Amino acid sequence: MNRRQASKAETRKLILKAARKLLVQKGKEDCTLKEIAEEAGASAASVVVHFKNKIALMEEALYVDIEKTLIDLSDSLPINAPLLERLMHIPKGFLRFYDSNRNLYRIFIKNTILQPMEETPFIARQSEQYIKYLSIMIEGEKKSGFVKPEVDVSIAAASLFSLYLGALATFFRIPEMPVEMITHGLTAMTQQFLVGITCEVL
Amino acid sequence: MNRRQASKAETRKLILKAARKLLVQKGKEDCTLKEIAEEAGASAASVVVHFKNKIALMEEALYVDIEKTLIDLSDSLPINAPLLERLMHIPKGFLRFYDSNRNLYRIFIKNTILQPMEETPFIARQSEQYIKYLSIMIEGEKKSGFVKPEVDVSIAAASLFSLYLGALATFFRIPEMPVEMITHGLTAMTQQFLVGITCEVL
DNA sequence: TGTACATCAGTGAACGCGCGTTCACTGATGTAC
DNA sequence: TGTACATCAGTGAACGCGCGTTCACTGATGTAC
Repeated sequence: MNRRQASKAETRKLILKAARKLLVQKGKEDCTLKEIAEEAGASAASVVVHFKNKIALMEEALYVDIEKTLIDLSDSLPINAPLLERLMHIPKGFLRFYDSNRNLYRIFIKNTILQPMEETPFIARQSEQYIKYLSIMIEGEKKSGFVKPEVDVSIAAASLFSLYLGALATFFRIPEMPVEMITHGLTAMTQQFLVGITCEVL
Repeated sequence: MNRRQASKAETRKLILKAARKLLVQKGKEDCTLKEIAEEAGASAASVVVHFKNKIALMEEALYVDIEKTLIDLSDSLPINAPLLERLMHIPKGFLRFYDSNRNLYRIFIKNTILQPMEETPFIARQSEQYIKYLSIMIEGEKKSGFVKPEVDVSIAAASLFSLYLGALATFFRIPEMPVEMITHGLTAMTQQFLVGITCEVL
């Protein structure tokens, strides 16, 4: 890396840092690109040179904390706990995390989770990681005989991810609902998914 | 209703009609409030008097078709088909419907499904209807002995709705994926949810 | 029923604001020889 | 190693655009008496 490239990367980092600070502090609507540039000690034109638009800047600025959350949660997974508890560990942690700044993360998720994938590479990679994580967990349970051998693991992982998305939607749509109530509901849904709702007489 | 109120309602209807036409034609970003006003034969200021903002106008303008879709699908439900087929009838129909203008409805859903509920009363009511619909279906299956009596119906309905949301997210996030592939995946998830993934030896 | 006033939907024009673009320029850094 | 030129990150200022707000106004309709 050149000195030139290094200084470019440095500016970029400063802008991201400033953006993270101001976004968390004031929310997306109440902080302008100009303010972010000022905080970073750069010009507004420079921000636009580095990031396609405000959303892209936001995605990258907030992604750091989100990735950190995922890593922390992966590391703290209670390996010997029952499957349901293990399945709930990450979503529970994320809901708690998003609860720390519910409105900001609502806007963040809203602008990423339904966007075409190539526009939000960071969140795409993260969802993928989480789904892979779920797959591995279920695959493991297959080996220990707790999960039926004929189960399609990728479908099961997608289902669990969907249940999490559903809980997330409720979480953001009803801002006054306590996070514990959401995780409680998600636990119930996950439990139902594990055992199924129909009688054996299929 | 007064003549005054009637004419107000008429203007409102004209604006909604114009908005629907232009939104479907050009998408949200490519049509301005001014254009919509012009098409409706009203002034831009008048649009703002009637609707809080562009999103609110969009919600109401597009809602008509969505409600119609739900009603049509409810009416055409194959009553005697197996549960899985009945459960898939409405989501399948909606995915097909959204596929007719994938980008427009992506933006529409993005701006409603994670918004605080009171800001999107129309879509809120519609989700509620669909969930109630699911509840009734499951409750019925309980009576006919196909669904376990101990199942919490509202949790099951929320789960099925979540699976649909998950499919919807994939549908919008991967614009090139054909709608049949999405419904196929959703069917697999729903099927798994019905039977469960764990062995009986709980 | 008529009059005099109040109400209110809609208008048109101006404005503020933030995002994003453009452009000519500076000055530091990199490169070819 | 030195020189002469090319490259490029960043600047500052101006601009276009669309959303949303504001305001004084018009003219039709409603209401009180």
